[in-house]
Order: sequence, then structure tokens, then C-alpha cells
Amino acid sequence: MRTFVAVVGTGRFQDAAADLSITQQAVSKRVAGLEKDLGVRLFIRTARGARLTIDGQAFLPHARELLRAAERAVASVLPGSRPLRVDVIASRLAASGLMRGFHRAHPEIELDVVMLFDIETALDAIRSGAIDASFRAVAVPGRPLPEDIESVRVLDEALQLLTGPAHALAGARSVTVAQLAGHRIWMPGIVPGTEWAAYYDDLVAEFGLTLEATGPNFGSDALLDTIADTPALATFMGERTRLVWPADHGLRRIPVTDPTPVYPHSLLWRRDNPHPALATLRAHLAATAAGHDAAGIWAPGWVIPR
Amino acid sequence: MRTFVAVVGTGRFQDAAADLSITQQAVSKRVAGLEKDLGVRLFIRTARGARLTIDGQAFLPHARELLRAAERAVASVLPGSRPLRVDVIASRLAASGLMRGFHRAHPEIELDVVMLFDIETALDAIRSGAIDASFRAVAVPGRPLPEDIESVRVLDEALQLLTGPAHALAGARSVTVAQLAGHRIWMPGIVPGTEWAAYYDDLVAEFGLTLEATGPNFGSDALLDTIADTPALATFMGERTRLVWPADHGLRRIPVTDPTPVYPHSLLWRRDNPHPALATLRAHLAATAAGHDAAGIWAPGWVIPR
DNA sequence: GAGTACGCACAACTCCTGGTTGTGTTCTAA
DNA sequence: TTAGAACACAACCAGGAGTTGTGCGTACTC
Repeated sequence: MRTFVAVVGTGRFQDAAADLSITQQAVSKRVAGLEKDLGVRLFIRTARGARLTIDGQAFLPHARELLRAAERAVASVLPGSRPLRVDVIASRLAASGLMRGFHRAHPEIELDVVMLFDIETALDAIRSGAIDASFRAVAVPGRPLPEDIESVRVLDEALQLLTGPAHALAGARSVTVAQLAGHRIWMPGIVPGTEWAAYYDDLVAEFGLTLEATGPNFGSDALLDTIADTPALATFMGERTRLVWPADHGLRRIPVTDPTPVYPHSLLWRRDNPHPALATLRAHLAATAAGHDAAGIWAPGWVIPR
Repeated sequence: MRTFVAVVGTGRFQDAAADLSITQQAVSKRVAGLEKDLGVRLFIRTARGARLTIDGQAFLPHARELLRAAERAVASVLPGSRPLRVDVIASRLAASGLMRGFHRAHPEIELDVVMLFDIETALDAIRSGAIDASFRAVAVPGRPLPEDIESVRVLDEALQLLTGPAHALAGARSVTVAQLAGHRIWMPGIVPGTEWAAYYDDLVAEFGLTLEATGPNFGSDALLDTIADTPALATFMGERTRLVWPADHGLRRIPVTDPTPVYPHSLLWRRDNPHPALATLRAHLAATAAGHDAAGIWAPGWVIPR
């Protein structure tokens, strides 16, 4: 591909060869090989150089795109000036949505999103510089943040109940936490040992709910399918989470009150991280941050107060 | 890259090797080579397979994107079900803008845009199946369209005068063709022998204008630069053509009247071309087609009437 | 807690790919 | 007609990428 683009750029096999520091014959072989693989002729050879065929013209932008993709791939792991690398909690919550919003607002900023196992892993990765920032609930019970890590609360996301149309609560405009006792709430994909699991453990302990985390996580499609079809099951979902759901299969989102459980999202980063895009991300989140009134909400006691 | 993605997919070097029909050792070597080239570790090897490192997680989407780009590149020249391939006239006219509009309306349709030399080349390419359609002014003087080629007029684009702020006509709200006599109009990049050149030849002959096509075409940036800075020069530009011009350097677009020269764009295609996207393109153009009232416009006599 | 099975890495070897040098062919311009 | 420019073909060579064979570490099992 590189050779093909080089020939297009110079218009001559010879000059491309010089650019690539190989012989003209090698260029000829490479192009011939590419043409053979593709099954089409890419250049019209003339006595004054090489012109693109129509197939070559159609192929060219794709070849350039491939080279750009290769560059971005290399850049994504290049120590030094690599893209901003942010860890988001793997859940049906809004963190990845916030990053999508940031990307829309700053499409010029190269961004890589990863999902780490839990906050301990994330903190290690932040301290080692493997990632630049992390969206998490700060912190795990009983363990304060290390002092070289900074954090700022960026979003309190209320949890809503998601039910199918045949669920007993499907018609409710809102439900209280007390009303949820006795109903089966299905939360597959919660990994024990994560701060997300700790959050729901506390929720269960405090209000006597019935959460089932059984079964493997087949992805959100399968979850929504099951919820829609099973009258006895409901699940929790962040109010900001966008569902990818074909039109309307009758799924209901029902606000939870008395109190409203909120999942507190914080951004964590290392105090001395010099990545220029990190400041942009923090500014963006500060501008779009949203919380809830302290009254009537619930969060685990170990959450750092706003 | 393919090997890397295969290992991610299976979670085990062995299984990836089976998928790729090579040995586990070869997979190990490939991954080790990639890691060496990149300078980072991509997998954490365990006794139960291989997990991605953080770098590996960041790298993965880029690797997938690269493979998709490679697939699209191959597809672009694959005989049979390749993307719709459309030729647009290389000029400061609206044809490429129309294709951008089509792409916006139908982003799911794969599209390749090429620029052929002239309408003769385009007709040959249409007949041979090398391209599916062409935006052109039909036809060259004195030569009718072959009968296996269909055409439909999709856009009459009025020409406007483009001047810098210091040009003598810069303040005019509109100019007549007669007023243009004596002014130097600069049209670099017109290739002699094309139907575009024929159009301007006719325009010059009929109204006694002074068109200068001298000098190489350094691209539209250089052209606009020169126009903005040179009081004695102006150029023609299609009314629909979008300028890529930083904010406002004082360039003026001035409608031309008495009569208004219009450049007639037609879509040409081979009657028996079965490409499904071709019908979509024709429908899109029919829906967005725009013309001018016949009164007060000018086009060369050899243009096929609407 | 020892044995075993599994999974990846290393070593040695082979072969083919991809490079080089040398030469041929074709087109163009003087 | 001839000289030069540009790409293709042929022969050759080296290194890379594959194979087989083996070793080592880890985790499951009895």
C-alpha cells in the first residue's frame, strides 16, 4: 500500500523507489504483486511514468485511509504523545455516554477508551501512566484515594427501573425503593469485587432488595430481550443511558424515589499528568456536569461527598 | 493485525492458530513481532490463554478499523459487487457537491468518486463498466450520445464571478456579461480538449470575454489566494460550489446576468447497468434536481436541451 | 500435595518471499 | 535513426516466516 501511494505521489516507479530507498525493480514487483492480489491493473505504464487506471483512482483513497489507520494504530500505543486514554466503568451507566459527548464536542482530539476490571486496577494504571483518566465511583469502602490522584465528581446518575410491558410495575409513573422489595431485579454482568458490585451490595443491604446477578452476561441486547419478555424480571439502568432498542418493544423506564439511588461518577487522574487533552476533558466535564439535589437521593456511605 | 484480532477473538493463541490454519508457534511469533515493532506488550499470557493489556485494549479498535479499511480497499476494485463508482468533472463546479449530498443522504451506500479526463474517456468507461455513472455536460459539440447510454439533466448551475475586495467590480450587486468584456478572467486548470474547455470556448466566442487559462493549476487554495490579492483578476465559479476559505478574506461572489451562463450537469449511465445503488442515486438526484428558468440563461448550442 | 494437562515460548531447520543486480523491451524525442 | 528514459523480466541471494520438536510455568484434579 505504501509503495502504491508513493508511486501515485511521484508519478514514476523510479522516484518512488528512491523515496522508499529500494530499487525500481522492487517497486515494480510490489506493485505487480498488489495488482495480482487484487486482480486488477492499477497503473497505466507509459514511457514517461505511470498513471492511475480508473480502478487505481477508486482504490487510492482507500489505500490512503488504510495508511492513516495504520498510523493511528501505532500512535495509540506510542509512548509520549499518544491519544488521551480513558477508562470507563463497564456497566449500563452513563460514563461511556459522557465520553461520546466529549468526542462530539472535540472530534479533533484523539481518544482511546478502555474498560478496566475495577477501581484498584484503574488506580494502578493511572499511577503508572498506562491510562490518563478513569470514570469511577470514588472509592472502594474504607480505602481513601492516594494523594497523587485527583478526582472530581462529574455526574450523579439516578437509577431507573427498566421493565417489560407485562411487569407488575409497568404502569407505575414512579416507584419507591420500598415497593421494590420482593420484586426480582436482574443484574447480569456484575463482576464481584468491583466497586460497582460494592454499590449494589450496599443498596441490597440497606433496603432489602432482591438482586440476581446470576448467569453470564450475553450483552445488553440479550438483557433487554429478556426484560421485555419476562413479566417477573426488571433491571436497573442509569437515567442517562441510551438504549439501543428497535423502536418500541414496550420497555418502560420508571423513576425510583424515596430515596432515589444515584450512582456517583467521578473523574480520576494523576495530579502531574501533562497530557494536554486531559485539561480539555476536565473543562468539558465541568461545563456539562450535572448532579441531583442532595435531598431524597441515596448513595453508599463510602462515597466521597460532593 | 489479523492475527492479533484473531487472538483477541478466541482468547487463546492455539484457537487463533486453528482459525488461521497455522501453528500456535507461528501465532506466537507474529504477535511477538507486532509487540516488538510497537514497543509495547499487547497480551498478558496466562496458563489459561491470553488477555489484553491496557495497551492492547487501546490498540484493538484501531486494529479492527485497519482490517475494515483493508476490506473496503479490496472491495473497491472487486468485480461484481463493488461500490458505486461515479466520475465527476474536475472543476470548480457542483458535481462533487452533489455526490457529497448523496453520500450524506445515503451514508450506507459505498461510493467511489473518480475524475476522468473528458467525456470521451467517461463514455468509454461507462460502456466498459469501469464506472457506473458520470456527471458531465452532455455532449461534445457535434457528437451525439451513443444509444446504449442514458442521460438525465440534473442541475443547471449558474456561474458567478468571484473577485477580491479590491477588484473594480467588487462592489457590484450583479454584473451583465457585457460588463465583463475587457476584464481579465483567470481560469487555471482548464484542460484543453475537455467539454469544460469547449464550454468556455463558446462563452468567449459569443460574448468576447478574456479568459486566461495560463499557468499550472496549483489547486483551489492558491487560486483563491491570488484572486483575493489581485485587483485585476477575477474567476468564474459555480453558484453551488462551496468555498473552503478561512472566514472572510473579502472574496465577493457576484451574480452574472443578461444572460446568466449556466453549466448544465447531466448524469450519464449505461442503460443495462444493474448496480442497485445506481437507481438510488438517480432517485436522489431527481428529488433534489434544480434548474433555472429558460429565460435569461445561456448555455452552448451543442448542449442537449432539457 | 503431587501429578497431569494445558498453553505459550524458545530453538533448530526449511523454504519461499522479497530484495538485489543485470538485461531486455518499448516508447519518445531529438 | 538513434539515444535516452522508464518499466518488466530473469537469475540469484539472504532473511523472514513457517514448521517440528521441546521446555517451562501455571492451574486444575485426585
